[in-house]
Amino acid sequence: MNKANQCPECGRINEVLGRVGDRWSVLIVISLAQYGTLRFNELKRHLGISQRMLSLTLRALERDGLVNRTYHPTIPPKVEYSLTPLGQSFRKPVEVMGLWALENLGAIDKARAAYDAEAVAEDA
Amino acid sequence: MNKANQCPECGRINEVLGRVGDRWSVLIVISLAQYGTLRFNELKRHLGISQRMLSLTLRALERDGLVNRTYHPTIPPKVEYSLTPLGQSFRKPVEVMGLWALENLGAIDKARAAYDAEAVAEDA
DNA sequence: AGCCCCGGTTACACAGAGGGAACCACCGCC
DNA sequence: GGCGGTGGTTCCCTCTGTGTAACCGGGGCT
Repeated sequence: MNKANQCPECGRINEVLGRVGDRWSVLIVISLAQYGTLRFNELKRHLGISQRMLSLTLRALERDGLVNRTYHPTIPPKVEYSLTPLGQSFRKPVEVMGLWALENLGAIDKARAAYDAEAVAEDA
Repeated sequence: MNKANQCPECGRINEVLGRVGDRWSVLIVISLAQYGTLRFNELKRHLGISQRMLSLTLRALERDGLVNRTYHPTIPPKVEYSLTPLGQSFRKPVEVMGLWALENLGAIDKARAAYDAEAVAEDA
């Protein structure tokens, strides 16, 4: 790679995307936005994410200041996750992206099917 | 993985993100949105992307109906890429996300630095 | 002839993402 | 005692993302 991307904006957007742009981060933020507060295993079950990835992703989000981790030393231990203000501010972009996704998944599927059909036709 | 994500929305969002959510797709869409039409090597130079990835990503975008590919059989050959209407509609989410990224990159860096500093302190 | 550009494709290699399963301590339930 | 849940961590293994480099045909420049 040519190291620095030529267009500087792209570089920065790329950087942020690399941090909070992965699928699990986005889904975790969505879930927390929706439910306010969730425990570790609630998230796990809700998202169908592996324990390992959940643990890693949550720590990354906490590190980046998007998520609060609250540990209650009860028996059994209880750990709650919620969005920080920064995390809250991320809701809007995520929401816009999510809505677009839901609205246009069908169109994408159609385009893809059409493209594939044509490719097959050409093969013949 | 637990196959289907428990929350159906997440599954679908996840799906779309898996298609157009990678870094190069986003950057290509941004570039095309900005310049309208670009040739293969223009994109390559602009983004600092490898030929291979550009080729792969463009075909994926074309397949998903976000990008038009126009081949001009001139000498030398000339291939132009531009956004389809579906691609255009993707600009808004990308823009919102991009703005958030630019605005909050600093906050994330600060949060991260603070988190790391505390971690070091605890280690001591 | 030799090298460069256009727009790709293919082969190869390597790093990292991500899943699965086992393990941990502690406790409750039966 | 044995199984289950809570919140993780650690090891292992696979799969894919991405880059590098070579090659292609066709032509132009010199």
